[in-house]
Amino acid sequence: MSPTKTKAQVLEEFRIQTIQEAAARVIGRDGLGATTMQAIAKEAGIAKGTIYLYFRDRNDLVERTADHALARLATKVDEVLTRQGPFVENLRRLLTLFVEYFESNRDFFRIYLAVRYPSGEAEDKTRHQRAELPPYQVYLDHLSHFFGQAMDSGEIRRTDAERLALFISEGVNSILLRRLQETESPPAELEVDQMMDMILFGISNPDARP
Amino acid sequence: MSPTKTKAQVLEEFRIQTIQEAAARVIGRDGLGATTMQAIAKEAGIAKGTIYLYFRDRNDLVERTADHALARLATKVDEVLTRQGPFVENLRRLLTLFVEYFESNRDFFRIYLAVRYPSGEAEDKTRHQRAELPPYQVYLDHLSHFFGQAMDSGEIRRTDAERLALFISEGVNSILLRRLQETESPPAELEVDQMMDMILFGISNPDARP
DNA sequence: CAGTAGCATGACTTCCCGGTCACTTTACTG
DNA sequence: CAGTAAAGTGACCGGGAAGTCATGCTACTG
Repeated sequence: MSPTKTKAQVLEEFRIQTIQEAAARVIGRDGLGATTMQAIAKEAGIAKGTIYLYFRDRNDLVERTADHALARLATKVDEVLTRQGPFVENLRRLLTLFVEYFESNRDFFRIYLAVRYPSGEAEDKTRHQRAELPPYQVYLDHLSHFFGQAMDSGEIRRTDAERLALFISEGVNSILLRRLQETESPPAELEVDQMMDMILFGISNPDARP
Repeated sequence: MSPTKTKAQVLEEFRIQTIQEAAARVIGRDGLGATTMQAIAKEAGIAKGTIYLYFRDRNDLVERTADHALARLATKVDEVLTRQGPFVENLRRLLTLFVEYFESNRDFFRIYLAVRYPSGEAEDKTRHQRAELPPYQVYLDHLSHFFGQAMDSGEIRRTDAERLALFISEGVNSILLRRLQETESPPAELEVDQMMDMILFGISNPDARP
């Protein structure tokens, strides 16, 4: 009947989104390990059983919630990464995006941290069955590519792009996490400046440079 | 009777150590979240109840196991950090220590990762009751101090030592984790060289430097 | 507006785990 | 070597969470 989506489909998507948003809030508040289906249901204002009409099980819910959240961020990141212009400018834009995005999406950051590695938590193993790369790895690949391009164009020194992406990504993450824990942090711009300096020039004293 | 330790005390220490080593292996294999007391008991070849003769509860066991493991590493790290000599040499020693230590103590690395932040996992809250800093924070403080000294002596550029320690520590951790996941990694020395370059000089192209 | 399809519910079932404790085994002592 | 104190054991208990399903409810249909 309807051109693209039936009424039922729209309603279903709305339910799914509502539940995922509730899940994100609860995980953000209590941590992934301490999050129960009951708590998510209460947060969403529905009964526990209802969740199982839209998600196979807890793992399915967590996974799809995390993927969805990560995908939203990934879109914004890709916008920056594929942009034309000097590497340094794009790097600054990227760091600024991160600082600001996580500052105003604190819930999301907890999920991001909990999901980016299966370490610490119980092993997952059931990742979609299909040989699909975990979203964080996809993100790292994009980042590697970004650095690889800058190496090709001679804007940065040539080195292992994969390792570089890892090192910088996790270094940045740790500072973002610290910012969220602090009661008072330096302004975003200053933080970005410091990270830029660290990333671009390292810590050696310029006076002492050969 | 005995000069310093009674037979019973020695035996007790031996039991404690046996259990902690078993715990470390299981956590290293299954992850912290999926580790049960039963599994640890089986690994240690004892009954579950026996564990409770030496540890108050699960949290006590995990905490003391982690603290013990961390303390062993901390001793080695402090040796390096307090050493006289040029900053750059000590930094290299530190990185080498990390790469080699984790390479030959893979179990330990999982615990280290799981415990360094309470993030992802359910919140801890019961940290010793007393206002004791978590071991990882203590380690970060030492690292900050290490960088602070190098700033004072003019060996490295002055910046926020706390942030620096975080950034570098987590950057290094992420690469170490990746090494453990890979089937084949570059030799330790090459890895250290790359990290040194990254940390000391950043990624900007030296040809393009002002 | 009666009939019905399927959505929503939450009490219930099942499972698992941390922690306990009555009983067994070990090892020391006189 | 008998007696006993301490260490060790694992069946059991209580609690809590994931997942199910009989029942109630709602909203569409003819």
